[in-house]
Amino acid sequence: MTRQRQLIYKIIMNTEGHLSADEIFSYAKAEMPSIALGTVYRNLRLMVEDQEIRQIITDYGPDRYDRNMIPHEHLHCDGCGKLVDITFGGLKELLENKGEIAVNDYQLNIRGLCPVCNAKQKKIRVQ
Amino acid sequence: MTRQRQLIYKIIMNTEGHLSADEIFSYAKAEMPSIALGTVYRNLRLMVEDQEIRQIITDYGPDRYDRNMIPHEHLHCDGCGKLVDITFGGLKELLENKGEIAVNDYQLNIRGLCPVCNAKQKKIRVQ
DNA sequence: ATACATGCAAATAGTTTGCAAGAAG
DNA sequence: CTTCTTGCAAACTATTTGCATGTAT
Repeated sequence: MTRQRQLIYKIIMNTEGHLSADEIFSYAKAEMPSIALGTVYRNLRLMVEDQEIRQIITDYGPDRYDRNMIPHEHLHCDGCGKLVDITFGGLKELLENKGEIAVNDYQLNIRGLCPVCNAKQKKIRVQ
Repeated sequence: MTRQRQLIYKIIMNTEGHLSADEIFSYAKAEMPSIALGTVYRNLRLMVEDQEIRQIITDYGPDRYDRNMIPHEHLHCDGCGKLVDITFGGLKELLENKGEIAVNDYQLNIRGLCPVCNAKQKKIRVQ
């Protein structure tokens, strides 16, 4: 448990959104100018392996890191462009029952409209 | 519609599994030695945009390309190591109803045990 | 002719790694 | 002390891009 690792961990835990390695590096550098990008990557990898944080892969840019370890889904909204957390309960169990498989972990990335943009869209359609 | 693009398309359509750009390039090169890797990437990108094929992103290696456009899920099996197709019906509708969102597309990557390995595992547990 | 696609090589983005120096137990 | 981690830079993987040439309409 080095000062570097504590700092990286703190940054992720204090952030609601989903940070990239580079963003984490920037924030860390502000507090500890000597920190190296390689150190950030090394520690992120360790934290993911130790299941302290979650890694989110996307098809449009760098991986992002999420403090939220409760199984949940990610929605990339075509309306507002944000990467939003969505929580369906019991998706794991549903998948296991329907597919006759065992689910250790899953990552669901949705592209569509978030609840807010979707509600707006519906209103327009009704009018 | 160039000869190169036709060849790349043919290779994907004739393959059951999930090929990486590099694998597609190898197969293409066998039939057309002059073809360039850049051409493969360019055409794959176009085909994905035109929704002729599907791009599968993973956290452990290069992207893979799939001829199967019917919404389905991918399971990376911890037992046999394969990347397996799983088809749940109506997941899109379920997500839309439960989450009050609109789903244009989604990608679900599961890590766990495929039906075959899961059945084996269950037997062992029962014994 | 004119627009588009190719082959090639160089560039890029994101991430990993080897190593000497430094910190922690 | 000895082990682990760092900072730094170089290496690496996957992918994209600029450009001159070639191909199809």
